[in-house]
Amino acid sequence: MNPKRVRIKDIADKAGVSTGTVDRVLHERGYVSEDARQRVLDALEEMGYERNLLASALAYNKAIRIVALMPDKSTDPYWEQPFAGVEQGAQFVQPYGIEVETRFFNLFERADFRRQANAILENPPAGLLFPPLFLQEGQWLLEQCREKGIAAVTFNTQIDDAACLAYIGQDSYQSGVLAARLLNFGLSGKASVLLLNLEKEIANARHLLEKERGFRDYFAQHQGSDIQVLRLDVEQFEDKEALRRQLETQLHKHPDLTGVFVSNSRAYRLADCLPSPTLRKLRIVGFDLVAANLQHLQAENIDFLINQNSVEQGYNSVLTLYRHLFLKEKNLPALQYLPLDIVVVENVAYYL
Amino acid sequence: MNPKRVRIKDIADKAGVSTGTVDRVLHERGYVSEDARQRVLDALEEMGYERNLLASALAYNKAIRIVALMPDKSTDPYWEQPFAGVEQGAQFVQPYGIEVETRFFNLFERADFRRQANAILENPPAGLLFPPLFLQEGQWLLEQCREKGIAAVTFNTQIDDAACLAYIGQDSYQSGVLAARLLNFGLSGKASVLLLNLEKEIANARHLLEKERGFRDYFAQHQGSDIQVLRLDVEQFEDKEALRRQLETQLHKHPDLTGVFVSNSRAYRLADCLPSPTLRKLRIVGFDLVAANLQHLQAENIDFLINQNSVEQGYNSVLTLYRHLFLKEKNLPALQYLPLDIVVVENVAYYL
DNA sequence: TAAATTTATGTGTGCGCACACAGAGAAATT
DNA sequence: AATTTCTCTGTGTGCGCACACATAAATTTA
Repeated sequence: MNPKRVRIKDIADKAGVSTGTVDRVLHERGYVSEDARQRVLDALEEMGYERNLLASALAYNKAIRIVALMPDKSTDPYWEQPFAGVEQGAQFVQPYGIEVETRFFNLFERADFRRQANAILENPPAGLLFPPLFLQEGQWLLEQCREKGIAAVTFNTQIDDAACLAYIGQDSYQSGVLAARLLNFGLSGKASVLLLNLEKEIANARHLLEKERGFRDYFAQHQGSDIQVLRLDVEQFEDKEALRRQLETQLHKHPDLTGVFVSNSRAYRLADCLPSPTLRKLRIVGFDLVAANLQHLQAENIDFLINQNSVEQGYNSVLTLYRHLFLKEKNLPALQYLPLDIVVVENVAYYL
Repeated sequence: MNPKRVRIKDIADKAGVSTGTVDRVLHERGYVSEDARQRVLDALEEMGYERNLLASALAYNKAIRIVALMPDKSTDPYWEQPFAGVEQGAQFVQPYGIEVETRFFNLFERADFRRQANAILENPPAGLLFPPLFLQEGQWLLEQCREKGIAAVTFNTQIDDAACLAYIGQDSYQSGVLAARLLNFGLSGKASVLLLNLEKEIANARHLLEKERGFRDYFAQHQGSDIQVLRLDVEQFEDKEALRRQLETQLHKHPDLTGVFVSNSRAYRLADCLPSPTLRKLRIVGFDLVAANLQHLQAENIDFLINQNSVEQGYNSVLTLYRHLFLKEKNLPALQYLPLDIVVVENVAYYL
C-alpha cells in the first residue's frame, strides 16, 4: 500500500545517531557536530522526511496565539464581513491549538488604533492581522511586529511594506476599471457618469484614489463611447437630506447622466435618499454585499454590486497565518488578490 | 488565560470511572453499565468536553482513504478543473492522515464508469466522491455506498438521493436564468437569441435541460423585451465544418439574432468556427474558465463566461468528506451551491 | 594537572487519545 | 457445584514528536 511515512526514528537509525540529535538538527538547536549534522541532513533528504503535523502539534503542547485588530463593526456595517471571516477562520484553526483573539478600534480615530495596537504589543502574539487604514500608524505597527518577531498579515488596504508576511485583499485599481466597464456596458453615444465618494477623509483614502484612477483609465482607453466622468465627494454622508440635495443638483446640471459609481460600500446611502423611479433611470454600481445594499439590489434600485470578498479577506488572513505559524509553509504568496465578483439579482444568493 | 481544555482524564475523574470507560462511552463500544454511562455523559456535558483532534488522529494511527471517481481529463478539458480542486484538497488533508486516490472513467461510456466503480467497491474506501453523470449508474453506486457504509459526496451533477452525504455544485436552473439576463442586458426591442447545446446525449444531460428551463423562464417573465429563443443541438460538435454550416444557417434564417448561449463549457467550439467580426456582432455567453474559452474571452470573441467554480467543486467535495470523516461534524449542509461568477475581461485574472 | 566550562549525544517523559488486554464479578450453562 | 460465557471495569502501550535531563567527551581555564 502506501509507503509508511518516515519518522524521526527512521532518520536517526539511517544516520546512525539518536532521535535527539535528529531533533536538534530539525529545530536548529545547535550542539550537533558538523559530521553528524551532515549525515542527518543527508538521511532527511534521501528518505524524504516530512514532519507529522499532528504529533508535532500535540507534543508542542502550547497554543499559538493570533490577534486580529479590526474596526469596530458597530461603526460601519462593512466590517461585519471581514470579522465574520476571521471568526470562521478561528473556528477552523482552533482544533490545531491556535487561538484567535479579536480587538476592535474606532474606524475614525487613529489614536484609538494606536492605543489598541500598543495593548497588543504588551503581550505579543505569534501572529497579527489588521487592515492598515491609517498609513503611518500601519507602517509603525508593522515595524513593531518585525522587531518583536510577530508574523503580520495586512488585509483590505494595501500598503507595500516588506515587514508584512502577506497582503490579502482586492485590487483597487482594477475594481475601478471593472466598475467603469459595468457602467459603460450597452451604452453608446455621449453621456456622463458620476463617481461618488462617500468618505470622511478622502485625501487619505488611498484605495479610493486607486479606484478612481482605474475608473478614469477605462473610459480614456475606450474611445468608442464618449463618456464624461464627473466626481462628487461627500464627507457628511450621514446627512441624508444634504446628500439628496447635492445629488439632485448634479442630476439637474447633467441631464445626460446615465450612471453612478459609488466607490465604497455605501451605495445604499445614495439609494436611500433618491426615489425609485429616479434610481431606475440610472445605472448604479456599488461595492460589497452589506445588508442595506442587498435590499436595494433586490429592489432593483442598485444594478450591480462588486463583491470584494470581504468575508474571505478575514478568513484567508487567518489561514495565511495558520499556514505560516503552524504548517510552517515557506514561500507563501505575499500578495493575494481576491476575485472581484460581479453581483446582480440573478446570482446574489450564492454569495451570501 | 484560556481555560485548559478538558481531557478524557478529567471526565473520568469527575465521573468516578477510568479513562477506558469514558472512551467506551465516547465511541459507543458498549460494555458500560447504565449507571456509569449516565455519569460519564453528565460529566461530558457539564465540563464541555471536546475531543482533541490532533491526539485522536495520532492515536488512531490509520489512514482514512478517500477515492475520487472522475472523468478522464484527457477526454474533456473541463474536467481538469474539478481534478485540480481534488488535488488541492488532497494536499490539504494529507497531514491529517487522509489519503485521496483518484480513478478515472471515460466520460462517454457508462460501462467504464461501472467498471471503475466496481473496482473501487472491491476495496471500499471510507469516502467516495464522484459526479453522477449517468443517472442510473450514479444511483446504483450511491446505493452500494450506503450498503457498504461508504460516505459518498456527489458534485457537478445534481441527483436527489438521500444516500449521498452532500451535493456540491452549481444550480443549473439559475445559471440558465443568469445567462438570459446577461444576453438580455442592454437589449431592447425585438430580437432572437440562440440556445446552443454541444453535447453527445442531450436527452440524458439533465443539467442542460435545467439550464434551458431557467433560460426560457427568464425571458418569459421579462415581457419588457420581446425575445425569441431559438435552440440548436449539435451532437457532432467536434466536426468544426459541420458546426460552422449549421450556425451560418441559423444566422441566415434569423437576421435579428443578437446573442448565443452555449449551455456548457464548449463555447470555444463556437468561437473557433466563426470569424471574429461575426462573433463581435453577437453577444456570446458560455460556461467555465477552460483555457480555450479564456483565449476567446481575452480576444473579445466571447463576452461573458459564467464560472461554475469547478475547481472549488472538487476542493469542497474533498473537504466535506474530511469534515465528515475526520472532524466528525454533524449536520453538514447536504446542498452546497457554489457561486455563479460573472466573468469578463476586466475581472478574469482573479479567477485563475 | 585538576577543575570548570563547553560541546556533543543519548535517554526518558509526556502531550491526549485509541485500543488491546487482563481481570473481577455476575449470569448462564453444564 | 463447577464450568463456561458474558458484562463491566481498569491498566498499559504506543502513535510521532518536543523538550528536559543526564552523561560523556572535548575544550578551556585556573
